[in-house]
Amino acid sequence: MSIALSEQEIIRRESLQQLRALGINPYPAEAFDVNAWAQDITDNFAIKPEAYQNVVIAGRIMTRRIMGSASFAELQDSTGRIQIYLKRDDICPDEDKTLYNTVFKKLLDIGDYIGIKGYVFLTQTGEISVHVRDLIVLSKSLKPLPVVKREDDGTIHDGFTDPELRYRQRYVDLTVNPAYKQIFINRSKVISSMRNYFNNQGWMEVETPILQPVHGGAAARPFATHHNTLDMPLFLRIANELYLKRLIVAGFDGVYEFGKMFRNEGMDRTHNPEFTAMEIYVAYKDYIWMMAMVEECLETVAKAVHGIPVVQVGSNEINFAGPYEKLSMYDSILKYTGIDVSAMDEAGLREVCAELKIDVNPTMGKGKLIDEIFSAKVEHNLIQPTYITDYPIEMTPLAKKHRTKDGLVERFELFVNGKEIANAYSELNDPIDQRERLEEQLILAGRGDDEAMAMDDDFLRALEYGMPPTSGLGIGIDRLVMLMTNQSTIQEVLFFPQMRPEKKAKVVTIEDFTNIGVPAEWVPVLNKMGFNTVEELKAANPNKVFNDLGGMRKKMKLDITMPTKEEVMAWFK
RNA sequence: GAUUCCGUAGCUCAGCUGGUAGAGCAUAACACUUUUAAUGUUGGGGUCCUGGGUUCGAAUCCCAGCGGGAUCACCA
Repeated sequence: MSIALSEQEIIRRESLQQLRALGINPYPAEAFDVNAWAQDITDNFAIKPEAYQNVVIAGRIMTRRIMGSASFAELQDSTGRIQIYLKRDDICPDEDKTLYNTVFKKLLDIGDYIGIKGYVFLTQTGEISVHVRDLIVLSKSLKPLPVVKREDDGTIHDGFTDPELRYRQRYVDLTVNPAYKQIFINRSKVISSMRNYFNNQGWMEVETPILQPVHGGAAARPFATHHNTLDMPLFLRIANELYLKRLIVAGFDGVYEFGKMFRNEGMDRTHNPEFTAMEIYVAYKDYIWMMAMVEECLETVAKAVHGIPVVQVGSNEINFAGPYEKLSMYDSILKYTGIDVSAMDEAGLREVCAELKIDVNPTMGKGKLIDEIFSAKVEHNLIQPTYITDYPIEMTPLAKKHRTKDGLVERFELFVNGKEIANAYSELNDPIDQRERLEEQLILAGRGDDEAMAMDDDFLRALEYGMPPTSGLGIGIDRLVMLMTNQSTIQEVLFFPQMRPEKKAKVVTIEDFTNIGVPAEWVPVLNKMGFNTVEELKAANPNKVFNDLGGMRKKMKLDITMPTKEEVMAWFK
């Protein structure tokens, strides 16, 4: 990126100046109140045409078809596009035809915001259009939008599809590819319907700290930061679980939070460094109760988005109406491999892994080995919503020990379309057991496991005061939205997914060059030659620069005085 | 992290075994009163990602780097 503007950007800036010269403010301050929208007009004009005889609409010009003293354009507002029809003598009834001939035809461009007043009619080819009586410039666009052309049959030409540009410039993406807006509208529906469901049960939405002195509640590497006044390290939360449990200790029956979590780990199509989780904790409940609640909640969400509980995801039709299949971890492995691992010791599990050709390493314990078998052989089979229950205790330090089965905890994960989307426990509320389990994590950390959970003494203190039996649930909202909107990458359901930093052009002023003696009119020429900084220029061969300047002068047909060789040599002093 | 493909005009993309850089749209000018991927005529617009190498000559071949996509692995 150089500091030079493209030809089209220069032309638009000139148009901007000409608008001002005509006394037209390209960025007026006054409100422009509309009384109609594109979607509304196209849906309802045929039913009651009399209601659309004085419409005021606003939006961006997206296409223009100029035919002498009449023109068609398409205006895009937040609801869609509608064609507008302009006739010179209608918008310029007097002698002065400037508004049409100059402003509309010359000075306005694709992407500009305009407001119009007029009446709706049907063209000869039967397209609902707005016949313009008044036109006002609302905002001039200085960068050309990519022009995506659509045929009536929906064929798209010159699509704006490069994922990098789409994600970096989401504002352009959603302008020229408005169909993607529906994903975000549905995302909003997922969250609001879930929130409504919880509120209707009487549970309370809360906010807990994002900046935490101890990062607890999950196994992940955190982002670290520092508070200056307190001169202390802080972490962006990797989970909010331990704070929500403190609120159960405090005496709330049900608390939930939608919030961003931050994990300093890899990025791919299912992981973004910051993501949205919903966690809810309800007192006096257990994980069996929670399963029924999740079924009811997700059915509500699916209906809010699609009207029915069945959602098309890829080639699968997922039915979110409960009850869901329930399988214990061991039974699921039995079902999909025919092997009963429930009574096996570590050595036996290793044999099974070898038999199933699953890669393992010597550091893996019993719980990890079982998880490997599950991931390799079971997970991808779980298409319809399925609860996997009763996990080995080793990997779950915050869940209560199973009421009847030794070595297991009361936990379930919900799998849909082969992916985990929810995780729930009967929460561990025995403070002595909890302390021991966190101490085991400390040992893991000491052995170099940088994802082991940290000790949180204040959390343990809270438990020691007494937490009622509680069931807790976490749902990955981004992944749930991916399911509900049939998207295969997390980037598509985030407005602004994390990207590598853009290579940024050094901001250079003309003064930097004139300070070393370069005449101002030659600075753009140097930029054109690739010298965007004084340092780059000084690193070049002065003789070659002098020769090239002459070449550029000829090539660009510049009518400016050529500096002498001595003057050029002086730039390099 | 591995494999693989890609990087050319504002946008979407061609460009063969190496020989003066192309199209459509956008843009500029002219014409045109119901078009709709409007049309017709004429013009302008390029660091062929960056840096090396091979060559008389590189967008093209080789090496390295940067950026991106896809698949896989790791990780929640």
